[in-house]
Amino acid sequence: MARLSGCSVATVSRVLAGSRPVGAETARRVRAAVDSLGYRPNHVARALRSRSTGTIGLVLPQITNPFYPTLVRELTRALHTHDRAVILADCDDDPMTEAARIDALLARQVDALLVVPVDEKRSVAAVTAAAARVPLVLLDRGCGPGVADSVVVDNAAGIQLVLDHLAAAGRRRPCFVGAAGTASAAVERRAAYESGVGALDPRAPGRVELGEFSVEWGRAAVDRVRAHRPDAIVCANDLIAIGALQRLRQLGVDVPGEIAVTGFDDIPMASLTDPGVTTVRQPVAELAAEAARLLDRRLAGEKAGPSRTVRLGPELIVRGSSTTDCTGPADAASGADAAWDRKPAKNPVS
Amino acid sequence: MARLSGCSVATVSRVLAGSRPVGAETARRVRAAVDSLGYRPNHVARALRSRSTGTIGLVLPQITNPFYPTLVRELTRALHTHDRAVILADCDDDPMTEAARIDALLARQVDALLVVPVDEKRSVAAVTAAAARVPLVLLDRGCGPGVADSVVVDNAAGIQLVLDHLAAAGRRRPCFVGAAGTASAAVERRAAYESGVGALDPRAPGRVELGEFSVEWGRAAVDRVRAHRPDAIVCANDLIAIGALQRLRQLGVDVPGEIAVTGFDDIPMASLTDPGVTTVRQPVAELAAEAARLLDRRLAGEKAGPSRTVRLGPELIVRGSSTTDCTGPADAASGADAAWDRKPAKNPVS
DNA sequence: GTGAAAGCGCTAACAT
DNA sequence: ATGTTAGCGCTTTCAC
Repeated sequence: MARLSGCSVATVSRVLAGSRPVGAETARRVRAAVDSLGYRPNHVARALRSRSTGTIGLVLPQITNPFYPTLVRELTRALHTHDRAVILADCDDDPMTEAARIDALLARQVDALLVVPVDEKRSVAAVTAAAARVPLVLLDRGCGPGVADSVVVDNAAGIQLVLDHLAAAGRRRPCFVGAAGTASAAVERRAAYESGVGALDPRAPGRVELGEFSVEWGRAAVDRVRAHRPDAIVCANDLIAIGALQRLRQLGVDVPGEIAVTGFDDIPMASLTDPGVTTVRQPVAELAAEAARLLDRRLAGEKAGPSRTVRLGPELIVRGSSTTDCTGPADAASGADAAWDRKPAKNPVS
Repeated sequence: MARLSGCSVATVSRVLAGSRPVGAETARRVRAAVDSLGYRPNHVARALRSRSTGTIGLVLPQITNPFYPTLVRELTRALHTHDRAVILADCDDDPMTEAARIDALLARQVDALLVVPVDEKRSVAAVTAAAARVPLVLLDRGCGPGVADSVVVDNAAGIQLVLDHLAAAGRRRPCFVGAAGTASAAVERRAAYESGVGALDPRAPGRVELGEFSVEWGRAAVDRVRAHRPDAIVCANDLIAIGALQRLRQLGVDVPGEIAVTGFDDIPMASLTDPGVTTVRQPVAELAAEAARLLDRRLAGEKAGPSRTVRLGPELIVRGSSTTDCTGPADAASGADAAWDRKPAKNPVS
């Protein structure tokens, strides 16, 4: 390789890595040699020497949660432009597994970690330990204050958007169906409901049912909240909302006439139900882009420094489940297009 | 490390890798030293020396297609038990991008490649080239004969299950809504419909509309096929079926009374619509397990040998979109549980 | 059964 | 601007 181009291996390395200035003519000869021999530099050897593998570990609670595929796509896209590869780890929603996966990734010398923590509390130990070894960015969910850089959506603002919308639509007896546990989305969304809904109805903060982030719980929760005779069900995410919608239809309850239903996340499915789910869209592309930016800063040498938190503003997507202004399949139709191939929107808040 | 255990680095290596017999007492001392120093072997150095990174490249057409997340979960789970990591690459459904991603993975010295090819024809070149460098297993979609090991679902058998079901339910004027292009699922499912439906109605093979694998096309296709006055719409996948269901509801057509609708894949969403979509479930867990097995065989040294194809048998999932026997939300409910956290079923065919 | 030593393929110092 | 040299952390001959 070096022989064919008539120079030293070091020069070849410099041409390929662009790490130092190289003579124009020499560079040309090297590149010619590279092409003619079909030479492929060995990433592993490079990684060993330069102590950087160019790989990022992505740790997700559960890839089957419909919110993550889009995030994964955006993240891989963003990281790929910097020639980084993504090793994916699924945690099966279990903090133990999460700790094991993080460990395995560190053993593989990933340059950095992108973690959507399973649980706000039970993930702290593993995340903190990992953050001490490599740059680590928390994504979408928090994990205690100051543990690491993080980029999250403003859950409180999202719930407030929903409450304002319901108020404007004349709803007066809302209730909340959320998730128990200490995942940050569960906690923040519930807290935001409780503190914001008082303006609508002083009794509303008490009308809260907690289960899990699933369609099944959404169905079950409907039977629990009906005792409150609500005219709106604010759900902590879209899966719950979809379950609620199913059960309400089964009971013959008119949505949105009798009861409005709202979700959170804007997963693709949310636009495909009938009526479509009014929901809070997380700016997934921005989430990914910000995470990539934070990572780059840390990888570019800014090792120390206090941890940064970027909080992105959500967007309300109004569909048929909360208003007759746009109910019916026609809306479901146009909504679906947007959700299936969504273009980035600009709305960072901080 | 070697010093603390009072032996040489070679011995330490042998204990950790178990590559050669080592004295019992020595081994004990080494392990004690490992624990006390919290020593973590460096995968990169190991990979450089042993020419095996323990990473597998997983190349997907589009992670946002709701069929893949489950596959990814099962695959990472299966591979993790052999201590392999998965580098994920998304191709944005584009053969060029696919070729680039495959190249990048090879440059990173992945031990093997798992590829769900974007296109049966336009992916052949990149896949063939890659298969010459590392073990490669094609997954879920074919890519020309003899190119590489592959594990696929029997699309023809799946469509036949649907046709038999429709025949038994008394449907006599079926039509087909499929996808154009040369993706193997598109081609095989259409061919199976055309060759199998003749028994039901000699005219039926001609009632075929081709678009793409999307909800939007499902909606549009309904308007095209209504001219045929069908009593059943066989869709090439669930997204199309969901779109068809939406449009039919919008038009006020009774499903399944007037028209039955069927899908393919059994994505989670298929059980959440109302009525639920009768569909053909792909045995995702088996797909993943078989792929992992084929990979292991090749990685275990069986480099040569003819390429193997494993064809798995699909399963018909009957829901409300094709029969009144189980229509309504009650069924949607039980169906949903199964789809969201599905246990492996045993049904390999070949 | 164990140790010494030679690299895997590359890049970072240092020298020129 | 380029060449020389050392060595990243491990595994693996080859001796003993």
